[in-house]
Amino acid sequence: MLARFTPRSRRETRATVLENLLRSGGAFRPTIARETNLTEASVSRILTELRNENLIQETRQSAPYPGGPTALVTLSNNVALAGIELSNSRLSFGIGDPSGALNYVERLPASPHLDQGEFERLFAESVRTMRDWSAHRGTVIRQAALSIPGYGRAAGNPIYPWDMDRLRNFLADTLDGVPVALTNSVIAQAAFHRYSNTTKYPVSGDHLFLFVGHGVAGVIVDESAPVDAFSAVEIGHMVIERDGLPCRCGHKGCVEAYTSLRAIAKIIGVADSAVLSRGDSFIETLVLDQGVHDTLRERLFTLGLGLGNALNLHPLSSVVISGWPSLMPEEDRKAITEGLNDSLLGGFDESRLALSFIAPSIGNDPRAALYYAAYCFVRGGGLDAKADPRAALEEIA
Amino acid sequence: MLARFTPRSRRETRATVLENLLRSGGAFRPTIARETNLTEASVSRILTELRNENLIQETRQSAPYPGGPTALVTLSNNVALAGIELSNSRLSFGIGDPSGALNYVERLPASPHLDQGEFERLFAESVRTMRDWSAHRGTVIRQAALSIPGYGRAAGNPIYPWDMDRLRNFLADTLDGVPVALTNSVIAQAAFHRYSNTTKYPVSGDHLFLFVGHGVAGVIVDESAPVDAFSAVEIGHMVIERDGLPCRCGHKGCVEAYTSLRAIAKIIGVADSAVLSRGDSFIETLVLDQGVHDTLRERLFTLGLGLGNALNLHPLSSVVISGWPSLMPEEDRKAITEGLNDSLLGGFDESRLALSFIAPSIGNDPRAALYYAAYCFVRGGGLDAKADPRAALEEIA
DNA sequence: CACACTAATTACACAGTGTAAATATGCAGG
DNA sequence: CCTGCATATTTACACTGTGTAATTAGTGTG
Repeated sequence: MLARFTPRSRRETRATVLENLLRSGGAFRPTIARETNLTEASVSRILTELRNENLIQETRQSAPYPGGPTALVTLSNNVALAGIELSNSRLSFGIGDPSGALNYVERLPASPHLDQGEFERLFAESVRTMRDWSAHRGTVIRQAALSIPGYGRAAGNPIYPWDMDRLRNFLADTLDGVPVALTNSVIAQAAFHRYSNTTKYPVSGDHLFLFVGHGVAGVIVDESAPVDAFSAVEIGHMVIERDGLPCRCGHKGCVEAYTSLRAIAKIIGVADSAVLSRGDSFIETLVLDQGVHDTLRERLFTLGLGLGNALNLHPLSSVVISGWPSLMPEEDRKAITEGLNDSLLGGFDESRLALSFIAPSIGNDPRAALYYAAYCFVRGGGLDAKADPRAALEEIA
Repeated sequence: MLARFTPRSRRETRATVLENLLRSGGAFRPTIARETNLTEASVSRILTELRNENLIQETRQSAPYPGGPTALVTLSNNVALAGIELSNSRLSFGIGDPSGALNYVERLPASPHLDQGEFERLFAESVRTMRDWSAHRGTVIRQAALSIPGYGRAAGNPIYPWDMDRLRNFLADTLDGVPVALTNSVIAQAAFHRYSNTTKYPVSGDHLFLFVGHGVAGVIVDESAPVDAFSAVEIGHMVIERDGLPCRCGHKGCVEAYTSLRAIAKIIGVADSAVLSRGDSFIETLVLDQGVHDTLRERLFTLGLGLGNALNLHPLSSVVISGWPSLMPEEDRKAITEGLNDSLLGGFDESRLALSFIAPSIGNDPRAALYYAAYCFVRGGGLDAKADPRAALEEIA
């Protein structure tokens, strides 16, 4: 972040500035220049351009120090974005803006066994309603994003075994004209935590965002790139115990088989959905017998073991964990570090690895997809998707 | 590889062209332009520049087709490079050129328990001799590289637990003026296989180079970048069996504990070094009883299991394996795919994952380090290391 | 109200590229 | 040996995007 990256395409520079604004939620020019490694001159040029396109707003603020800056730059909330989330239990649609505000929401129940045809019917109808709503208000949706659990795996999606080309074509047709990004739910989650200002994000710099829910998935957040990059990493199906518990993927001994919400729910004896919906205190509200408690710790240990293996392959110095483990008492979470200690090369060392926990977000759908849409919009420099062929190359699986 | 990357720094463009030449071992201009995504005009400008600096040579060749190109461009063998390799058994020094030719070699026995002081003594003396040799001939070493097993781990090097800052300073002092790159032996191995023209490298495109020797290490070769990037990946210490065999790292059940040369040598009942030195037919020359044979297959299965886990985390569609498994009969190597089938999400599928084997190189030291030096020289655009501050950012761990 | 201090804009020079026109080169056929 | 074809190679020019530094603008303090 020290050196100056001299000539880039305008799109890239715009993306850098826009992304900085998305992340900060609003900033003064000198700060932008510092964080993006651009000169104030460049920032000025870019902002002028963006202002003319109504992508940013400047609100007067009294200067924070003598001679200080006077206008706070924020992303314009005139930019309409659509977020759509498919989860195990529902399909949600929302329209909002880069600040994360949701101005329109529709949520439909959806079966976890939704087939592609049913999905298309549900989707098409809701999109019609959604677009009517936006047409009425005269807003043009600049970017849409759809998040789907398990999306993007090379081997195909084991949860929704759909034809992805058909899906992409369907989306392009249905949302005609509106650029759509398809992504994995975990990536959307990561974007949510990273860009929503409600939660203070506990780290900066490259890190792993680990989400333990129905699946166990990681997202590597690469902040050294000019624009943040999120890439999904398959952790849940790492085989950690030969001939271990059977997993829904068909293998045995996967991390997911031990630590997924489903596995945990079974141990505690409640329904999957109940675990998270009880919020912070799901554990406290249960009268746990010692056996259950020990088993949960054991599962956290397993998670740590898998995480350590993952970190051996992807050396990163900080990890943010979200999902049910974040709801566990701190004392129990230590089992994760014990597991880490047994697999991370050199053992667990607090000074080399920062672990933090962040509460999972419940009932916020489709905010995660909305933030992901904002990220995509910003990543493209706020320009039309097709304008630069390079964009295609940067697409993240 | 389709889009054109517009403005880059001159250094980067030079690096791209030079690296292309290193990889191809010589090419015609139209080919270079195509492969580097540069216009012929740019290639022409860059080559003119490089020719003036004596970094490349053009040899007349009859055109391969009417009106075809007439000059084959190669890296100049006037560029002197030094490769230095530290291995379990010896320390070798060499001077050569980008074609891989070694003009000077010195090899000294070295203990696997070499301490840092002893290393420095040995090193300093040999470097003196080496530099005398080059001074006599009036050659100036443009880039040196030193490869060390286990180098670059965040947790420190378990094999040579040295002070790395001290080592870096020592090298800078001893080789004063000559830029030195320090790297892991596996990365040097990967560079060797990739750039030496003797072996036909079996893949193109991003892939994993897996080396199974004293350790089990992977190198991700990223060819989508303008200049190839090699990054080491720790596979050997993935815990694959809870409470499994003890590993030298202190943990239990690491892949290395099952599949390293040491582990295999013990099973077969020969010395570590004997396994590889017998070359291609080390297995055939042994009268294996069924038990030994089964155990070896079992170990290959374990390797496959670990590799599958690694590929879940780093999705890549081809893997090149080198080391003792490459010497095994094809029939036995299938155990690797069986292991892969049990851990790779979606199972092993020939159409999604290409596995290839490449014989380990024996007694070639310090050629691997020499190729790595060539890579570093080329990566820097053939310019002095300090000229562009950005180079520091691109340093690979 | 002037001053001190920093922000924001803008003119200019520079690096690096692609396009396209101009020039060079080799081969085949007479 | 010469001609013409087919492509390679070089070069002039225009364009993009940047940093530097000079200029202009804005704010709080005494």
